[in-house]
Amino acid sequence: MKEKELRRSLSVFPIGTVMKLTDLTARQIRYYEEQQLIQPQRNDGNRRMYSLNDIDVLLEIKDYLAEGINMAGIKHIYEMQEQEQEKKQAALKRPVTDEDVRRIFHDELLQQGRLNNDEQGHSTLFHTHKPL
DNA sequence: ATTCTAACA
DNA sequence: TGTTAGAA
Repeated sequence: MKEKELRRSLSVFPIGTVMKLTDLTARQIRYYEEQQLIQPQRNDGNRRMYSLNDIDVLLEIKDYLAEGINMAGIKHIYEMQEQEQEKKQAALKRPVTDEDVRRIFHDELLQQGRLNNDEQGHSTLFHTHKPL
């Protein structure tokens, strides 16, 4: 089932189409590329060509933004997803130790909270209101 | 007609 | 982020 992923990776849409599909401005789309969140291909005329995967990411970014997550936070999310895939491939060769399980669980709980803080070190604490 | 880069009353 | 100028 690799053929499908291959097609989703084909860069076939010009930015105008992506704008309509995502309801994002060209400025925003290019900016997110600058932030390394997508890496559209370029055609012969130096025009950006986007894949379905690129569009999916753009749509996700829009959702994250709507949820109040800033660029720094969104970058972290994708950085983490990359790291998680590296883990899954490492886990394929090396049996999972219980220390691994601890770390994975820990990161997962963190992932839900860290997102509302920016890099400048806010203290936007979100408390799990436990009644005393 | 579309998209690109660079820049900012 | 918006917008705009000048080029491709």
